[in-house]
Amino acid sequence: MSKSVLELTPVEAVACCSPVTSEPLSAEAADRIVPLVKAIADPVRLRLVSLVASHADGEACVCDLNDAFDLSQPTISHHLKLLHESGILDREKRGVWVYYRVNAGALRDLAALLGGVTA
Amino acid sequence: MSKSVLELTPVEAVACCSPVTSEPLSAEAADRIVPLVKAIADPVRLRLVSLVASHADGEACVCDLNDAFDLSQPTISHHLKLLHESGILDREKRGVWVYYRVNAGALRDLAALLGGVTA
DNA sequence: TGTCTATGTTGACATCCGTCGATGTCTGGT
DNA sequence: ACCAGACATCGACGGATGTCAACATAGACA
Repeated sequence: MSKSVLELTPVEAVACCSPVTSEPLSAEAADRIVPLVKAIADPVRLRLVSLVASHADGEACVCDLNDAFDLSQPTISHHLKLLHESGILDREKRGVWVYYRVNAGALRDLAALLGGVTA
Repeated sequence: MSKSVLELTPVEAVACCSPVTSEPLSAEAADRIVPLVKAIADPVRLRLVSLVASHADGEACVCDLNDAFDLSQPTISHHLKLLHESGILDREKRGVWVYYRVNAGALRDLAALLGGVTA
C-alpha cells in the first residue's frame, strides 16, 4: 500500500522528484523538499552532520558531539532532534548512550535533486 | 593575487571544500557554506531557481516570475536579491527588463559537497 | 532503593526572516 | 517634458528559529 503524498517524509519527497533544473517545481513539491534543506541550513547542524559522517564507524554519540561546540547540551539535543525528524540522521539508543548516524541516501538524493544530473 | 578566505563568496567557499561526509567541517567553513544553503532553504526561492533553470533559454525576466506566485512584486524582488547575492542567480539588465539565470556551477558544487562523491 | 550520568523536554527570550504597502529609480515612448 | 511600466528599496509587522536555564526521564550500578 502506497503512502499518500501528504504522508511522505522530507526524504521520500526529495527522492521522488525530478531535479530542480529540469522542470518547474510545484508549490507542493517545494514545501515537501524545503524541510530537508532547512535542516542543514544552519552552521551547527551542518557541522553535526559532518561530524557524525566522518566519525569512526560512521556514528557518534551525543557526548562526543556536545564537546565539539561551545553550546549548551539542550541546544545540541534540539539540533539533533531536527536532523533526526527530517530524516538526515538515524538514532539508536544503546544503554545510556544515543548514537547518531547519517542517512546517506537522504544526502545523496538531495545532492541529485540540486545537481540536476547524477550517475 | 589570491583572495583572503574572508573575502570568498559563498559559492567559492563551497567549491573549495571537501565533502561534508569526508572530514569534520570547521566552524569557519560551515559559516561560509551555510549562506548558500539558506538561499535555497525557502519554498519560494527553491521554486524561483527551478523556474529560471527550466525556462526557455535558461533565463527568465522578473515579470515572468512574478506571475508564478501569489506574492507581491517586492517580495519576489527580495527573494531574487537573496539568490543573486548568494551567487545562485546571475542578473542581467536588458532595456526595461531584468533577466535572471542560474549559476549552474554553484548548484553543482553544492550538490557535490552534500553528496560526498561526484563524478 | 537511591544516586549518578547521559540525554530529552519545556518555557522564555532575543533575533532573524518572510511579507506587505508605500515610495524611489530607471527606461522607453509620446 | 511628461507619463507609464518594470523593477528595486524602505520601514513595519508577525511569525519562525536558535539559544539558554531549569526540569524531567531513563538506564547503570552500588
